Amino acid sequence: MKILLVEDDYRIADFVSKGLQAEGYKVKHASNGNDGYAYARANPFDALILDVMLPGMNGREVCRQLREDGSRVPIIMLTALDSAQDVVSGLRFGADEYVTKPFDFDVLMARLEAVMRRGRGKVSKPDTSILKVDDLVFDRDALTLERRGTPIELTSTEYALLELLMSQVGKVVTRNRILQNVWGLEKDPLTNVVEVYISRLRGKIAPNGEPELIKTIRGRGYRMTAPEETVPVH
Amino acid sequence: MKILLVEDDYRIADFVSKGLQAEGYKVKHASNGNDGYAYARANPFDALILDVMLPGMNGREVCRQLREDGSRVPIIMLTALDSAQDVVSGLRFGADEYVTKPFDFDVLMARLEAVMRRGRGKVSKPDTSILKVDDLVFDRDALTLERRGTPIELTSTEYALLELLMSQVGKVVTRNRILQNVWGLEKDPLTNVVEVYISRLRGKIAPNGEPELIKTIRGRGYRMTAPEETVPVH
DNA sequence: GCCAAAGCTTAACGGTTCATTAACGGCACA
DNA sequence: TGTGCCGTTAATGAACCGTTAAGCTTTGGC
Repeated sequence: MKILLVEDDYRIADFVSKGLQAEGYKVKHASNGNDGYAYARANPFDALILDVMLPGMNGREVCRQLREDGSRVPIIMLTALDSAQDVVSGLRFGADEYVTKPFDFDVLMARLEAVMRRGRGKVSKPDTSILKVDDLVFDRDALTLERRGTPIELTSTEYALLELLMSQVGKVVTRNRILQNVWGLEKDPLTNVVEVYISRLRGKIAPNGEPELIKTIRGRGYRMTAPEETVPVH
Repeated sequence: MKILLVEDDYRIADFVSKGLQAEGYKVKHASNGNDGYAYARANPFDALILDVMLPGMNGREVCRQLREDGSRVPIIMLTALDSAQDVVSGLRFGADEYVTKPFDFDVLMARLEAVMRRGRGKVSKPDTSILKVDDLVFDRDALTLERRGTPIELTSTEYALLELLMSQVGKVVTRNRILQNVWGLEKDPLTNVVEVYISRLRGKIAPNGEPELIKTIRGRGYRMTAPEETVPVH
């Protein structure tokens, strides 16, 4: 699960980041509205935590824009003021929840889980906690994985890698992006970690010679795809 | 995807180039405004990254000129100053986004992807990530290619060549331009690389004797065109 | 129809990238 | 202080892809 945190106060950002990470979330932090918006557009997140007061675009604006772009990602607004005014306008701009500063981390967590669950409840939205590719089923909440009904156990790094690939089905995920998302590295560590983990994953998700789901795109990265996807003829 | 980077600071240029290349982009670098403008006019790019402070024409000027020429290529301006002044004037001259130095590479990437996608969002503009010629469909994001529904696999050089040809449908692409765009060579290597790759491409995109899409223009280069539409007989 | 130039095709080589396996070492837990 | 798990590194081998060259085909001018 990946959360985008848009917050200019570094103490708060740090506090929230650490807390979320301890709960097993991946956190990306942006310190102003413009960056936040750009990130949100360029990468898939499971939820946004959005401060209202921000340099650049403010939180409401970011929220409004994203909704305008058609995004339905769950958004929690952080507002410093408890004024009904703020809350109402926040919701009007498309946020799903609000949390007023100062807040207990617990409260934030509860709201976060609530909006993510709620989002899935809607019929319009598929259950994002379950990722499927071919006959491989990954439940991000339960952290369980199975193929053709038989459970598969992974280590946490393996899960992270698989989640990244599965959340981008059909798209090429570059080596760099993998290093960034799974290992949090900005630079190539000059080792072959990625290959090793891809290899392990492949072995585990195809224990009995099932069709290969992870394709190598030489010089670019990897792509997860269901085999022989029969493309509907238009 | 091809990006034109106009930046006089070689360290920054290098940093950005490498990063973009790692993400699978082709990068052309110009170190002053005049060259940048000339390149942008002469070749098709998917986006421009444009420093404001440049020897020769400055970034704003390049941007303004290009817009005046009718170009709608997405443009990101790099500004050293975070002054609203700079940003505003940048946007006024026709830029789509601005990024203030110093910047995270992530931010730049996010913005870049955002502007390119935004362009497509408009109804007026077709999705540029998908190129179609006849019944050949190329998805530049997913790096997939298919003809009449059957997937075709290419190597990265083949993709680069195909992308160039498809982005110039109906126009003749000279041998020189191919060497420049696909191989990054300014001079003829005195070998027949181009012919070899054209041959391979032809073989792959017409595995079952489908109509020829790549036409040889003797002494000039090649042209990609949809075959003559057979007029239905009534 | 002939010739030269331009383009096409195929095969082989060599370098690079990727896959795989094994071993090491840190950390948690007992 | 051991023990097992897991992430990382290193080494080796395999597959792939770009390049070159050689011979063949097509084209267009005469």
